Amino acid sequence: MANQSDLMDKLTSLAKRRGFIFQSSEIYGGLGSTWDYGPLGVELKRNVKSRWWRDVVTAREDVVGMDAAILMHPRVWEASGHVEQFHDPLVDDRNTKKRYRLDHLLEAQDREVIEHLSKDLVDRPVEGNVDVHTITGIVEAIMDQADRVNLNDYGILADGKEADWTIPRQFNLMFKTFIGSSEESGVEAYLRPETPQGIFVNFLNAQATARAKLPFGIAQLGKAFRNEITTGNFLFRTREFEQMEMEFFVRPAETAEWLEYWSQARLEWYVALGIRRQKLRVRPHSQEELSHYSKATNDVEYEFPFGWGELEGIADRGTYDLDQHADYSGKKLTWFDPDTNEHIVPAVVEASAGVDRTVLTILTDAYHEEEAPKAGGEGVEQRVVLRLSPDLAPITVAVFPLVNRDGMPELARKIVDDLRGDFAASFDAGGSIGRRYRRQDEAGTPFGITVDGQTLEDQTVTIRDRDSMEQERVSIEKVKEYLRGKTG
RNA sequence: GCGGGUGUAGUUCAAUGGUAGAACACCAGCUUCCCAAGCUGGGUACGAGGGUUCGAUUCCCUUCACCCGCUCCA
Repeated sequence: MANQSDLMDKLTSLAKRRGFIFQSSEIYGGLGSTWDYGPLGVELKRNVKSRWWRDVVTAREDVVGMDAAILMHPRVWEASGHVEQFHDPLVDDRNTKKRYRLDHLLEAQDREVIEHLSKDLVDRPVEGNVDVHTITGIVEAIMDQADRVNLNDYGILADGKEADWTIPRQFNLMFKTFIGSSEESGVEAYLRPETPQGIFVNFLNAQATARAKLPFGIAQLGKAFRNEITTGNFLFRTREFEQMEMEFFVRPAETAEWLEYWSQARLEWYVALGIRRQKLRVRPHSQEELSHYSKATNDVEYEFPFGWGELEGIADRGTYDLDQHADYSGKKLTWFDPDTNEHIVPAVVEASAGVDRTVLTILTDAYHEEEAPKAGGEGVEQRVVLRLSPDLAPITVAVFPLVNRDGMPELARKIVDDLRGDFAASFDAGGSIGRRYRRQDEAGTPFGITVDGQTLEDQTVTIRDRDSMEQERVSIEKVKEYLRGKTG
């Protein structure tokens, strides 16, 4: 097994070498924390997404899908709480390397400090007690002229100690953009920081047209954007990412049991993708961790080389979102319960997963280095193999002529052409047969079909299993049946 | 954004104030009846910009990217 500390490096290198993941805009020096999916990566990612869609939407009677635009009315993000929650003015203390929220920092200062700041920046004496408005006013004034205000002039202490402050920075987690071709006349808008709001604002549309009754879910899959303060760990935290989200609407009294149900169901989904169960866990959030919208949240986590990381959050959002949107839009967002003859605001249990994180998990979990026999059967050498589930692997089956003569390449091509359409099939005649097997091992291809001398006599081929490296002889006409039996 | 580290072929690494080399990978051909074999040939790099210098991949500055922390979340 690979050394844990450099596993991510090896994975990044393999991902590039084999065409899974490339750094974005690489020829221009790269763009921070953005990654592109290559020929193999896009197939893997597509397989993940369609598997999710099948398991969460198509295969279920109680979930429907939708696909909202990335751009939404700016008021959506006021209602959702993101405008309020996603703006933090932060400063760093160079002495201790610690970071503080400016408002929290000011609240902890002595009155003289606040008075000094208020006099200089707000041009107003502090009357009575120092309250939230005073603090907010000062924060705004500081941020308005952040380049000119030196916080070190005011004796602001960090946990009671003298500090060396950086220029305060506004950390705005939402991407701003303009709708309209000129910025002056354009309406300011945001790239969505999460996908569920598109579901909440369409609650009535989707519910009514699907004629859905509680409990039921609405799912969607799509990109979201956040100006993360700190990105990193390869695909794990990026500014542009893709989410698979399902909002399950239930009677408010039933949220606890549905939270439990979805937490288990979602954990099992990752196990079904072939991820080792012992590397997965469901972890409930502590009170302090809970988001502004959630009463209870469970995270499905995977143990990465860099520690446990969240793949999916299953959250009880209560009636927060529908209440907020009803409030801000002035529209009633209720459902009529025929059992009780009441209009109720449904509560929501959300299952929100990251596509890119799932891909990263699959690659991490599948990566293995092991001993393999050398040519001629003498000695061993290292091989790198991605043990991807046959349902997820970008290439399901590769077809090779054992040697490039006697009509073997032609027959192999005929076989691979016949397989295409039913399976992701690939042809390879380059180098020795051993090299081709290894190449496919690194790509995670579960099956290798080889046309050899015997094939020309009895129309059978060998099918090699990626993990055991053992071969079975199967007649050409039974190949599809064989592969179907091994894949979903 | 702050602190620390790193940046040379596709990958992993080397060397040098006088403009770069290896291994593996890759491509073409030959060979090869089963696990990165062999032979021949081939292409590909000093992250970007500026400065010092007769001359910079090498020294300096800036910037960009990646890794490790601080913080946040899918």
